[in-house]
Amino acid sequence: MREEEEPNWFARWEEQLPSPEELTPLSQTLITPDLALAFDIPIAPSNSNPNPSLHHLHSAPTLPPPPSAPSSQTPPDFDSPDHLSAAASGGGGDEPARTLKRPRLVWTPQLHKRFVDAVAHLGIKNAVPKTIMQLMSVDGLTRENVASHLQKYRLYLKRMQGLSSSAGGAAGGAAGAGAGGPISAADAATDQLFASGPVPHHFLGRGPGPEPFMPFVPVAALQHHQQITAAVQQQHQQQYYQQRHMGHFGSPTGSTGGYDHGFLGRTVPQPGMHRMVGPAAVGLVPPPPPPAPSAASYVEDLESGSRGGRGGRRVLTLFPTGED
DNA sequence: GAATGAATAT
DNA sequence: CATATTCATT
Repeated sequence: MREEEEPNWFARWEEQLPSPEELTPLSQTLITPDLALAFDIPIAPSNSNPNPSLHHLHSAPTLPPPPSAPSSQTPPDFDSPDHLSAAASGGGGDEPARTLKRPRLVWTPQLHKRFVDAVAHLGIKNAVPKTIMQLMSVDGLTRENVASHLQKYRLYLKRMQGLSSSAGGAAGGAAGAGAGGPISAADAATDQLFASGPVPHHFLGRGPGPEPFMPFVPVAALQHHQQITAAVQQQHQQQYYQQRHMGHFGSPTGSTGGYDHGFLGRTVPQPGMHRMVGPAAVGLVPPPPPPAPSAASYVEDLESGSRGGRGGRRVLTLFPTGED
């Protein structure tokens, strides 16, 4: 009964670590380790993040979601209202922890997969941000994060419901745009993420139906041992812009502009995205055992985050969750 | 008061 | 456009 993690992915993870020179050229490092530690767990008041899935601590890849602390100087960032001036005083060490804003969360296919899984097993009715968040067991994930994504996800479902009679799981064409509705590039783009995974159609048309009892099933927690951390922020900023422009669907289905990350395909020979260096990654405190019941039946294996097949290109597999 | 969902802001 | 943040209800 010891599900120790395999040194495999772990080793790889280390290997993939970027060289010091490759590291954070424009963010982070501006904050003193001392400060970083102090922030590392800016858990919101309403979000105690019970995090029912933290066991084996060690130097887990748990990326501490410490604010990049743009500090006095802010690079071409979109979110850096430099207002933390004070602090930075090595000694004072007050509690500026509050009012710190985290970087934008990047919903990677993997994360989204967990999201969908959780929703799928909770049932649309019970799928509320809080529950989803708990089920996902993603460290660093906040209820607000989930709520925001959930909102978008619902819109996606609704849209598909209305326009797609049987788009089938993949919504590859994403309803094209025949209804004369406001269907446009936007859909194509959003579809990328949502269509990435097999969307349980059951969500739609699910009216007031008495859903059978589906007790908490810490999906993620029961998964293998992957401890996903939402800390995948701190670096994405660059990618963010990269992804921004490529859009333009040329192919209806196949690529849909798909994930043509120029930077992945050619620009950068090596993954310039693993700079999740962990100066003090061990900031997380292993909370008590999760409410995990005994139902471990879930553990479904949808497609890998990167919508495989479909001539699809690989997408940014961020964290070393190995392979789901 | 906390949480959700929608609207709005960045 | 993707998230974050805010607002109105419950």
